[in-house]
Amino acid sequence: MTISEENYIKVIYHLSLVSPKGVNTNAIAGMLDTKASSVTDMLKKLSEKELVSYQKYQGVTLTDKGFLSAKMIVRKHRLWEVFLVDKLNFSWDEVHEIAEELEHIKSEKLINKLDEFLGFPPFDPHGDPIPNAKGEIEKIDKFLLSEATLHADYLCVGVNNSSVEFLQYLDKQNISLGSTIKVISCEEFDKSLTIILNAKTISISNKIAENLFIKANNL
Amino acid sequence: MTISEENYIKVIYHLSLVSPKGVNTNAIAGMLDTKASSVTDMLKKLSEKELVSYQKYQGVTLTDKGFLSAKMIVRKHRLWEVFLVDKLNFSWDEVHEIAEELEHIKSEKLINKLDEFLGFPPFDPHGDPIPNAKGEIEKIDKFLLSEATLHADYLCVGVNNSSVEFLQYLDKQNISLGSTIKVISCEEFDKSLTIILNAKTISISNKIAENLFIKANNL
DNA sequence: AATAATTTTTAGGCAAATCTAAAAATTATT
DNA sequence: AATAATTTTTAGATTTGCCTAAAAATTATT
Repeated sequence: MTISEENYIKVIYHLSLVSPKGVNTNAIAGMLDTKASSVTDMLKKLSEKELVSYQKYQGVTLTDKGFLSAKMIVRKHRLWEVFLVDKLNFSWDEVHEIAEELEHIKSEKLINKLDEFLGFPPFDPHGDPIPNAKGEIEKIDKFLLSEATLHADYLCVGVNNSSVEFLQYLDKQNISLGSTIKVISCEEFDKSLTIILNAKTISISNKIAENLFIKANNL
Repeated sequence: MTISEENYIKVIYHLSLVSPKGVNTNAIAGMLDTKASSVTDMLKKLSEKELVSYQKYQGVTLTDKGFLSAKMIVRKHRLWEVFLVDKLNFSWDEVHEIAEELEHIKSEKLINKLDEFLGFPPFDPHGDPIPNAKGEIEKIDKFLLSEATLHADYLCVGVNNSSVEFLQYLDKQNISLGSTIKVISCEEFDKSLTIILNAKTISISNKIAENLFIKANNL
């Protein structure tokens, strides 16, 4: 698999988590910052390699083979992110781009040894689960802060957006994975929230709330 | 710089250490397992980018810019090798291939943090010096075992050949970096040596002796 | 159900890096 | 110094991944 093929497979994987019935050509083009015609070309190629099932005009889905490949790329990406943060002291907003390159390094032995070296981490620095060597992914019961119930106790467990801007905003607000969150009130007009974050009261916009994953904090 | 360009620059660097007056097209083609005509094409491109100075039929040399680029690639390659051996417990015969991929990862911050994480190692697992962040390389006074004086005390400090076969042969003979070596005798006919290696007497061929670097061991 | 809007595909091209085969330049040999 | 051998370059193709522009299919709207 070429780097380009891997990038397509990875994008199709992420999009198919949202639209499991078939991923659109345009959606792929948008994610890869390329043109729909280029996507069509590549889909034919991936289809011949039996990594996707593709019928003209009907969108694509990953085959079992493609699905496993995708999870292995995601595994590599997330393990490298852990390495960069835990071992090299990068901040969580710096690692995505570098991991985009590292995820294409080929050796399976390398990635399994890296996994061991890191202590088999279940999550990456953004709270995303890391597939194990067999491609199995732990499911956790997380949802968006925008869907939280008032006055219930939550823990911040992930982000739905790994952009530098968003992550740096969270740093500024002292929001990190493991922070405790309780929603005190929700403004009707703009759906902004007043929350108690680690015992301090702050206000956040709906857009932020829609990009933070939380889970119940059973004290 | 593309991966292909980086590979050319690296090969020109290694060859120019042996033939500093200009590297032959054919020599480059041999190292990269490609054809002379492909090399010519690339030399024109590298010349336009001012990474090499190239005149038709006259061979190439690296410009200062090309020389620094080459050393940075070598730096990355060797640091990753140290990481693989010291942190992930790879054996020294497994790391070259993986480092060939890792050396093309772009982030300078990454490599400097890796250097720090590894404790600024001066040598890679094969005894080759690691250029520092400025591209400076420590020179050490090493020479080939085939040039050793009889009955003098030496330390093994490097290998002149990183092939799996050679490195595994050394493992089998318990020859590693830091081993003490004294040459007891040299056979006229085939230049094979009888040596005392870490207090044990063994016999090695001239071909082996020509691929092992040693330095004086001032006890 | 017909038309409009959107999405997707096809057709034809381009740039990078490679190749083969032939031509040109250099180097070695007589 | 002329010829032979070798090395290097040029010329013309090929493959991969991308592009633009136009055509075809699908979906939405009246």
